[in-house]
Amino acid sequence: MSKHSGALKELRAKGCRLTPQRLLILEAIAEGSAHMGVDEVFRRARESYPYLDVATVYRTLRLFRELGVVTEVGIADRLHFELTDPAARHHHMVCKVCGSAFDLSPYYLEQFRETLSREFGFEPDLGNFTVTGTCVRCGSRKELRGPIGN
Amino acid sequence: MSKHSGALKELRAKGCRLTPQRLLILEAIAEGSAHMGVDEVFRRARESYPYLDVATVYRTLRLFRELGVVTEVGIADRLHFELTDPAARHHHMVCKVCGSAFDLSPYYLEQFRETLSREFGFEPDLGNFTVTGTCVRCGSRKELRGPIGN
DNA sequence: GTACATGCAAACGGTTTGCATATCT
DNA sequence: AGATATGCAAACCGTTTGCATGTAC
Repeated sequence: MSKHSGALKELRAKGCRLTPQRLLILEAIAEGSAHMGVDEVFRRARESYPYLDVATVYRTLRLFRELGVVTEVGIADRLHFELTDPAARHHHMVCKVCGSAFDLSPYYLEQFRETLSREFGFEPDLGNFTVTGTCVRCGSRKELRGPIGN
Repeated sequence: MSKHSGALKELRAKGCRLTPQRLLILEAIAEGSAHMGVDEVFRRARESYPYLDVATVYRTLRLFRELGVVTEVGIADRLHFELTDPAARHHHMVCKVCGSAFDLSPYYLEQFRETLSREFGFEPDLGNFTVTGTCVRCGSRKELRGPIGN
């Protein structure tokens, strides 16, 4: 029972066709690193089927997002997706120096969410939540340059 | 003493030229609404000087950002800027339904920031912080549709 | 057989760049 | 005078779309 068998059921249920391209893209996302860029998904999937077109990847990812199979992640200025996993919902910290993305447990956001909801009636979309900043490594690297290098 | 006199000093100090275009763009940002898109800045500034080119706006905004005169805001998929005001630093909540952006006082983020810093050594870049979600109006509008409309 | 998905190529929109000209200092 | 900023046009890059062909059902 693979990680994405539920996704296949979802496709059938909605009357969508199970094309080889869709399966490839699904596998690419399921097996690839977390929060993948479209180009990354494309490269991976194309390894198994060189005729695959970017347009298909975009269309498929949009379909998957609408079905709830993948989640869009607001990581950079380009689109990123990851397999939706309600049991392990998490968020991201993105280092703007080195570009790395780190997962962040929802635990750290519960209180924040509740506050926004209570005070402003604003329901944060935490499935798509990202904080940018500086990660430990890049932070310490900066310090090594010393106060002179600014 | 206008809101942006400090900015002019900053420009001179860094040896940058005070061209009419730059002044116009600065004024457009200072007088316009918070977190303006590039096109909005462009339209406003061009009202006073129709020959103004978008490229100049982009170049100028980047310069201003590097000088710290404006702050880049990660509001949508396009670039947004606002006049940097250290005394009234704030963040944003963006409604993904209607697109409106609301200011969010740093008060609500202090604790969150401290936690990330302490636990992960991750220094969030809160000058560029944005939560997406659903605002009060769009949230209640959804409810009005009732449980049937899903 | 028919509706839907794909590949291909071309369009699109925001942003950037090369270059000759104009302008600030 | 000399360096730098501008306008213009064209490149760029990620993403989307139109259309004829192909394929899952």
